[in-house]
Amino acid sequence: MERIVSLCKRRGFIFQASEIYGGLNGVWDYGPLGVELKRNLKDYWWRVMVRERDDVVGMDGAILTHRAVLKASGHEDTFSDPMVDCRTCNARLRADQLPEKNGVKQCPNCGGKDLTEARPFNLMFSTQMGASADPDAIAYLRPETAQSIFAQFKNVLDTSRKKLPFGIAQIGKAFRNEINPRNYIFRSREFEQMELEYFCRPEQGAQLLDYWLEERLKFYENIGLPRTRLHVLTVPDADRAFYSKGTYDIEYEFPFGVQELEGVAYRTDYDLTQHQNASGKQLDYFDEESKTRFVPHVIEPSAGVDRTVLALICEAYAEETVTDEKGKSETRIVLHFHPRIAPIKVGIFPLLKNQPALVEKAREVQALLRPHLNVFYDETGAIGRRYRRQDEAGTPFGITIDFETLGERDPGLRDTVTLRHRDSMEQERVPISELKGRLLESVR
RNA sequence: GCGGGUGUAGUUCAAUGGUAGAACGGCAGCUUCCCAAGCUGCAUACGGGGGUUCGAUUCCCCUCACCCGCUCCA
Repeated sequence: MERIVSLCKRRGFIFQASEIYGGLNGVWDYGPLGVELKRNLKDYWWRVMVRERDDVVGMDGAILTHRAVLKASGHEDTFSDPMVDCRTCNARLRADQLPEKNGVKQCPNCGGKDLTEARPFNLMFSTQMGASADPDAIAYLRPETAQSIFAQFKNVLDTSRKKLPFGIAQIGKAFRNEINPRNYIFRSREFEQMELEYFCRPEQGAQLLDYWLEERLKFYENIGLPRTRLHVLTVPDADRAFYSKGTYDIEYEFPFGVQELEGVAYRTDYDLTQHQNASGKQLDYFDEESKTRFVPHVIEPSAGVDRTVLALICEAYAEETVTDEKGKSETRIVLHFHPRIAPIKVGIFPLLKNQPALVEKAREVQALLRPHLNVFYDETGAIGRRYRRQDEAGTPFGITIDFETLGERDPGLRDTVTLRHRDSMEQERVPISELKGRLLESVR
């Protein structure tokens, strides 16, 4: 894991937030390669979950959230219990339920009196709206993206003209004041979610829960996480949220353990009912066929963007021993990203930078491909070094413009280039005219 | 939050109560250069604050961050 963290820093995937001031606990920034990787992941999710489906529409809700929304959803109450720890037996206890003896609070487990200060547990981030410090002016940073979907359910239903079953998808930031951020970017205080709320008739819920589980597993396979490293956990009744009628966790084998990437939860009609009751607005659905009204049930596949990025990096990371013609062995560090999510799709290299004809031709190839793919031009250092740099960036293809390209040696090879494949390190001769088509096909 | 550990170039590591070194990486240059080759040159670090001391990267305290275990993850 340390080597992965080191690579991410070295190559510009992930940095500690506010690093020059000592860092900010549990907060991370994405660098030039990291942001491309993350964006490719989100774009692919949006493509398969929204654009390629007739039954899903998107939205983008505000991060600042009306207090009443999170009161109705239950977050304000369940996120604010003050807790203390017992230093003697390490138990975590609710501060308002501690037994007292002679006015001294003590641990109900071991009787210890050495307790930490009471502090709020898993608090939502709150802020003040406007100039006054009025308690009524509190707004929260949303602790999940889901609630803005439920709060806008009626508007989206009315404007999109969708019929059940249909979904509303959203990608966006959420914030939780985690007591204990851990495992690099796996659990952080500011994070991004990709969530679908899929509304349906009550009788469809159980079947659609299984449907979405399978869809989501396919998604992970399509971005390069093999099924063998994914685990489906059927969350036991005791561990499920009280409103859930069934939850699957999709987990991945991280270096630090098997951990959740996504929860697929059957949330019933809990959220819409809560908001309907709290707001006084009707959030039900009128079914034309049966002429009945009901509050839709909802299936929620809710994925963590940042932890999926981490899984992609962990899965892609490899240290390989390569031996050159002279028999010298060395370690090659390579990220075997699926071309679909690789930050850079292709590196473009003139064999020598002091030959103007090579540089000019390489720039032409760059201009040809740049409108369609994220390309990276590099002319510095030996060609082997440039290949290895791109291996560490996870770039699946390399194109080298050499003297054959100029037609100097064999006129039959004019306007062909070397196409180098990252994983096999094999090279093939390809006409420039075929590059765009071949590359686009493999990165789609 | 509790307990333990660690903070020195971009990375991985050294050394030292008195001018902080290396390797790799980076940058510039040379080389008809296809898998981190070679040669030349250059730049870059003691997490932050306070204390002890003539002098602190080194010793002490606080703090911040990261790692491990526990806890937590509505």
